[in-house]
Amino acid sequence: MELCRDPAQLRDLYVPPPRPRDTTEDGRRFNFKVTSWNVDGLRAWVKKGGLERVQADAPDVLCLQETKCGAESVPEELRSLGAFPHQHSPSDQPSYSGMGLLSRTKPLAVTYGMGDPELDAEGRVLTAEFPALRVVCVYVPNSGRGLGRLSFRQAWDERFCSFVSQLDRSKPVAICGDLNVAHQPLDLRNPSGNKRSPGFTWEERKAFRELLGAGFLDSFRVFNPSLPNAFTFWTYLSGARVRNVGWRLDYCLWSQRGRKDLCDSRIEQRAQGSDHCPVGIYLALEGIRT
Amino acid sequence: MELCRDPAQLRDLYVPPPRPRDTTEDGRRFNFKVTSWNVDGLRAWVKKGGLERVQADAPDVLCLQETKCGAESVPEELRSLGAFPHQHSPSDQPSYSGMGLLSRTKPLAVTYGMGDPELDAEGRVLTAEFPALRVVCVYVPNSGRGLGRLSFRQAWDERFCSFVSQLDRSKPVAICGDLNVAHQPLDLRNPSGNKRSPGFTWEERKAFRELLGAGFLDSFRVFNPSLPNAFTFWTYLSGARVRNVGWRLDYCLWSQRGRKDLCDSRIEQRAQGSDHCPVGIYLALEGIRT
DNA sequence: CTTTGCAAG
DNA sequence: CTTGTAAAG
Repeated sequence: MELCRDPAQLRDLYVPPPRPRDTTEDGRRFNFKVTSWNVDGLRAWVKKGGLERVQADAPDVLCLQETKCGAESVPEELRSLGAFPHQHSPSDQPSYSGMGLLSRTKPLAVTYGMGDPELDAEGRVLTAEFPALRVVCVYVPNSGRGLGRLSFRQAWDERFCSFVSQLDRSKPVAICGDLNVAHQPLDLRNPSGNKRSPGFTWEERKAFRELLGAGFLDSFRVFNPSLPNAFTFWTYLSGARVRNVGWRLDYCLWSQRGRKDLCDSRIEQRAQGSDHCPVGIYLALEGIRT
Repeated sequence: MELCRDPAQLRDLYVPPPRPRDTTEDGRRFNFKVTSWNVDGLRAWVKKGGLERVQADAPDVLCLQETKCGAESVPEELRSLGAFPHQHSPSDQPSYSGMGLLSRTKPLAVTYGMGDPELDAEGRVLTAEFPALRVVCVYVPNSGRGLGRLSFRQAWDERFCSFVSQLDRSKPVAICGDLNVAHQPLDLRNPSGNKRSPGFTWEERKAFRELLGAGFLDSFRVFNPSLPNAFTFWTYLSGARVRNVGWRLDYCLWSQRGRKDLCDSRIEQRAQGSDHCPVGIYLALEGIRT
């Protein structure tokens, strides 16, 4: 086996914190793990072995975004898992956007969208309720080339903030998915060159800030407040991933009211199979049998 | 190396005549070879090594059909051959149809189409004139699903017959290309099931018969009048090629007036890289320096 | 660069 | 089944 010849190539690769946390501050071990992955096409992702990776990881809830397929074309490998799959895809264009959620235990309830037919047409929000929390699987709309969809995005962001704020009143919420925004300059390789790029406009960053302000924690930053190069997305163009020229677009937000139950938040940069990598949140919840 | 386990699979594979002919009946050795190949996408064909095969074969004229690319996207490997390339592609839709012709010596003249703007819009006829003959590279229009283009095809066939008849008055003509018709039941695996399939309707077969009647020889049948399974096309669907479930759609027709100069006509079923295989005609012409 | 669907064969 | 494309990211 050959060592990397160019140390510069490795210079900025994110190295996860040496000791992943297993427990809360008061010493309770995690008993609920949510993994989120933008798969960039479910069928291609399964072919590339993404599912095996996820099965080895065995989360309690798995949130998938950009499935790009309707229920009828979900690969057999996923169907045969015998889990409780729930899908949300645009009815007119099932190969665009779309998401899926699997869970080890059957949710108490599953809801689709945010209650606004216009904003819900693209399969971007899926909420599963469990005894101790709700999980919101989300794929925030991209602002598009030339920011052609920025105004739609802004309307969407605002509605989403109200939606999850409402949920948070009754139970803690884990918002897991591709939020399609890099919050801070620290969250992308080239902040100065992307001030008007989709995903780093002040409009999108402000909406994210407001979402946090509504009572949610950016769980990864709770544990790694200033860790650079912790990206979750790399464009396929010009070999961005091997150079770690990326963006942190995927998040697990967690209700501030549940802060004491938060054990860890991780970014799994090694996982291949998509232009995004998975992110995960580790919780120690009351009344979960392990 | 393992022998084929299933002899039934090989049962109907075409085996070329044991001794390819090098000379005319009166003993003159061939000095002019034309190869024709429907490449089903020039760029993919080059990637799959089709060009190497052709270079090893070194024809005097190479006719390619279904190049599916405009002049600007011809692969560098072909450009750098330094030959005399001529192309004919639809201007509005260069990824459809299209053809190219390369020759070892520069043609006296090259013409595009048949002189009818409506029938010539798709890049289906390219004529190169040489001292001793003309070579017509042709890609006859497919009659389409549900025979939706059969009437266009019939108009096209009729015009093409007049066009080549006219050429034949002044010099012998080699009509090389994908004629998109299986002439006789012998020329496809399943004639009974394809009576109304594009490529074996009576309308298309009649037009082919009329083309021969206008003074052209089906050169392959001159030497192999009743050889079965001599196919040049196999659909990519359901592994048709390994079972040799194919059609003879590619031909080298040759002016009856040049009969004495005809040495051989071959179908190269081994050549990979397209759903068609190449066909070639071998001529012994006056005044060709070798 | 890669996914998806599409038209065409 | 494979080619090419376009839209989307």
